[in-house]
Amino acid sequence: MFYQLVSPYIERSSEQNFKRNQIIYHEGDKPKSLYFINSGLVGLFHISAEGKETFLRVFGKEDIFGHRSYLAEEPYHASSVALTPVTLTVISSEECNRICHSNPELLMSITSMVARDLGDAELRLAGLLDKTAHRRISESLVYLKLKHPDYTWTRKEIGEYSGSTPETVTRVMRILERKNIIKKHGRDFEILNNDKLLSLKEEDLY
Amino acid sequence: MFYQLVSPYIERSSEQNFKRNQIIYHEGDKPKSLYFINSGLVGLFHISAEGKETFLRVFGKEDIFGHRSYLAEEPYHASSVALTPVTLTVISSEECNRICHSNPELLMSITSMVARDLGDAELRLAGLLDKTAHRRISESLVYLKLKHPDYTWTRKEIGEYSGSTPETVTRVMRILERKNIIKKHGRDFEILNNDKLLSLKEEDLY
DNA sequence: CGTTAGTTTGAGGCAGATCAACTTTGGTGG
DNA sequence: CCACCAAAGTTGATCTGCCTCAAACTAACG
Repeated sequence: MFYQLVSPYIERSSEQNFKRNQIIYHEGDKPKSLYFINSGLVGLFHISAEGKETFLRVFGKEDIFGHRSYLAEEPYHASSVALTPVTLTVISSEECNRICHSNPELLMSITSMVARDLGDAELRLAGLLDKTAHRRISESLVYLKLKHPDYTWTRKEIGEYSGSTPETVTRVMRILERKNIIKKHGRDFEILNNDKLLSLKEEDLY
Repeated sequence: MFYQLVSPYIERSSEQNFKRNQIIYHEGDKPKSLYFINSGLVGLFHISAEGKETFLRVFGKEDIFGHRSYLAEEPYHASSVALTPVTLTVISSEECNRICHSNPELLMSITSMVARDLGDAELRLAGLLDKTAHRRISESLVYLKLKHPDYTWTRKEIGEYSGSTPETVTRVMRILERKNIIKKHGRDFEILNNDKLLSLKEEDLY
């Protein structure tokens, strides 16, 4: 959703392609570029020392990513991975500096986005402590599927996004299907009753 | 750490005082002001529907707070509470708009801080999933105590910061004291061995 | 000192992770 | 177009870290 705002000001950029599962940048690397998605889906993942993955953010068409580390002037705190074949427009940090300097209102809207993401992250953090895995999974199904209806999310991805496991995702989805709240199509699924998915009572979970 | 940067530009501001446990603003309120701490300690808490509290951020002398919602143009996603008696300098959003407009480099440094906070929040989120409560509590002891050595953190606060409970905090602290890693002084505690606290092996936890 | 908020300790329970075996899906190439 | 197979999903059994609850204890402050 940002590319349209920025693109008029870009003087130099390059295009890059990635295949599914290719890593675009690694946690710990120093940021040298900013990325815009022309097509495809990108996931931001943190991987712990013991190998446990957490799915932090999804980026889709016209989204920007890599900006957090650039703005914070820190190494990447997580790795970005192509979830589908991806085409990116890449611009250098220098180019971005130039653009931001000459367009304060653009910087302001990026700031605003980062501030919203911070709120989202903190609410998710709180949700891990005060919501059941069932509820988090239900909410993740809505979030992921509404945001990217055409992508077939794996149980592993849903698990890592919701702070759970593929097995628990399967179990919750089976219950939801039995209640006619979702419907499976092979590995994919469809949401039949959005509202019910977001307002589950305890008794709906069995 | 921000007040010094901003203060030369402030034309209108007011001072406000709060007692311990007073709420400065409520989750859901519309932000109308920005706050700078002259003295005292402020905590940002999220409270779930069922009453579970999560301790999101701490603010101390010369810190700014309330800026996230202002920048995101959203209602507050959490409540701020005075942890000690607090004196604040309060400026209106309009005043802040004026200052940010005429000082792009100031806006840039606030953006940078929010971007760092987003990284921190996401790493904490990942930590809830891949670290044991023991390790999170140990890390929280270091973070909270080093940041504000003179404040006596309650077990409840440490629990809510680390994503745990007062009981578990007590149990972990007892083990750490037995290992001469911390030392209790009444309800307060002192860190004797910082490095050991951050590099605990599994066998150190019993 | 008396009171209250905060802390400690123990016992018990459970949500959800883990492990393992089996089934299904959907892409691939013969 | 079908047969194959690796990857993904399902299912059941088991296990456990930490929460919850409850009761006794103690620090700190007026």
